[in-house]
Amino acid sequence: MGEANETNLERINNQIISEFSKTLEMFSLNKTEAQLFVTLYLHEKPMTLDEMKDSLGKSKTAMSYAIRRLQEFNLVERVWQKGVRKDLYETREELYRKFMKTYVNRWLSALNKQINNLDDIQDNLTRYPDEHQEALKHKIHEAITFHHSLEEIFTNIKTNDFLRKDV
Amino acid sequence: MGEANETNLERINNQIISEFSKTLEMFSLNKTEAQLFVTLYLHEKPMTLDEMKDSLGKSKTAMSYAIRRLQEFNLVERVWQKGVRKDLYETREELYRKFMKTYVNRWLSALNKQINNLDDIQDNLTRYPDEHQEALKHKIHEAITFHHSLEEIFTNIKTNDFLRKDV
DNA sequence: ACGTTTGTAAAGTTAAAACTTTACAAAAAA
DNA sequence: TTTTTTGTAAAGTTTTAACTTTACAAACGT
Repeated sequence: MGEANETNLERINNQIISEFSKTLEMFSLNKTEAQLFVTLYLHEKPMTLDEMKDSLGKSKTAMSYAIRRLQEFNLVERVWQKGVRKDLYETREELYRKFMKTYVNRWLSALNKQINNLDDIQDNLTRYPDEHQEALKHKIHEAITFHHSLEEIFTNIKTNDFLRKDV
Repeated sequence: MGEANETNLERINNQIISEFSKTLEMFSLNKTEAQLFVTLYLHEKPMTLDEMKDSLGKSKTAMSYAIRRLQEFNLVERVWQKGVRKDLYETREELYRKFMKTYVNRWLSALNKQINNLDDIQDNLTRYPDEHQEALKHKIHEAITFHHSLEEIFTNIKTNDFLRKDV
């Protein structure tokens, strides 16, 4: 143990970071953001920007920016410790629920916007009737239905899924 | 009508392309791929690479590459028409179902891979017991649970949702 | 008050993605 | 067979995203 074990543990840490990151990257986080999250997640105590910087081998500014993004996603929060001057960050509890909630809400609001815009286009089109546009009208209608279907999926995830007590 | 109407219709087409694209971009399609899809979607007849090129104002190679990606996503298929030498492509029927099916399956297989790898790491860790690693073990366990929760969501979408007759 | 530390904005650089041009093999037409 | 057309690979270019360095205001300590 000791030195060798230390390295072994480090290796395992990196493996977890590598794998878990891939999952988070599927949810519109970039590589650095994902890696930073998992780093914080595996670290027992809250970390400072300088510790993150050393841990990932990137600049402090990069950490600052990534941390802000993770906060926007509600994955990370700033904590305060008596006597510590630097900002401290740690991962939020209830990882799964917090993450999905934020993520789903983002998608829903984006979808909602797109549906509104498509509706506007549709209204515009019906205002100037033209038999040549029948096909187009049908396409828009179908596109809107498509969007509503997606909306339904995400709403389902939100209502069914967040009630469970998990992770 | 006539000239003015033509332009108006074109404008509406572009608006739809713009909005619908944004939605598809949420599903790991890039801008060009998304725009190309909607272009094909709105076009009554199948299109050739040259028509796509003219329509989007990009190179033929770019279209060739984008079309391949759209085929991988099962959003587009090549069709044959007697006497037409060029390849023709059109959007698939049952847009919603085809799209979600492909998309969800991709996510599920990625998740599955990550779960396996995390399981391996976990096994590895339990093989070399060390009281210092208890916390890490717990983290891995939690991470795996997180992944299983995501897996469950996608499986639900797959089983519940694809049964509906829609779009 | 004054020097230090800390986080981040702004400017500049590097790395990666998207795209175009060129080149060419496979298929069709002559 | 030879010539032309078509799709795409390979190489080269441009554009965008990611990252670093520098600079500086705000907070802290003395």
